[in-house]
Amino acid sequence: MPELPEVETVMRGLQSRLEGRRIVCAVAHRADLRWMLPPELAERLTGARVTSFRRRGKYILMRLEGGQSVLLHLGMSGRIVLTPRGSNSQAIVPTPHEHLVLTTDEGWRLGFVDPRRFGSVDLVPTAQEEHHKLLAELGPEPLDPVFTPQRLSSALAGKRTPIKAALLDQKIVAGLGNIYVCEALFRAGISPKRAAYTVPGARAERLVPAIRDTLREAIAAGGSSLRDYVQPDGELGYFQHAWKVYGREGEPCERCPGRPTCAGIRRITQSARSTFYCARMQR
DNA sequence: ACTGTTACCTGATTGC
DNA sequence: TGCAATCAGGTAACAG
Repeated sequence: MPELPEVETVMRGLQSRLEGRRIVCAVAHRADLRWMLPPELAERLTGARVTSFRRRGKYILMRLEGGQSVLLHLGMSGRIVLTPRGSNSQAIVPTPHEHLVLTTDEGWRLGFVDPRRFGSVDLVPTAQEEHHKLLAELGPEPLDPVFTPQRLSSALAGKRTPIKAALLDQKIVAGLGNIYVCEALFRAGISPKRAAYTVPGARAERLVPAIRDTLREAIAAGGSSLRDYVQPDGELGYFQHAWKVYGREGEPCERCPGRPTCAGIRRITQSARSTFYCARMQR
């Protein structure tokens, strides 16, 4: 479930292997992902030198020499698999669900693997990155100083929807998904059911640092638990993390005073997604 | 304009 | 053991 911290970690891994390198070969094996791959994708990538990377929300942007950028979204099940030179998996034959394969001038093979095909890849002129349809309406980066309690408050003003749903809305803040919204609300002591318009003020003052700290800790965990951001199996950027509430239905929450008396973490359904929270600590 | 629901997709898990 | 039903959720399309 790649959310901002996982995407950030994947991006750093790509950076370590691709920045400054030339793509000597690019092959697209299937084009019908969440959005159709541009037909000229492989042709544009082949021979191009990679100049830099950046992340915007859950999107990765890979800039190429010559003014084009590759826009990558991992969707639900997307991952990058790195294989070093000399491995027998350098064969042209793709592994299952490997939709795009790049080979660098240093011999690394980078596979974009996405069984559920909710992810996608697009091309955009570097100068127009921010105007790409998928990026144009994204809200602020939660780790950027512009994401202040005041800014969040004005985005939530008048919204009748639950705060859980509002934080999943990428137009309000970019990069949060189901897991980190649950975790940040727990940290801020705010009920996921609370109407968004009641959050501005003191609660937003708690929520903004809660979101930031949750994301920063997850990025740090990913970076430190992954040597060079690459796991032994070659997979980039995924790591287990000790969630406080997500996936812990029935367990006592760690913050309840006298934990044994905690009623336990509840699981409810909001907008067809699971929400985990502690009803005593989150109001 | 805003809010809530459903579809897309397939591997893993659960139930009988 | 096997097969079907259910679940997972990021995003867009849709309904009201």
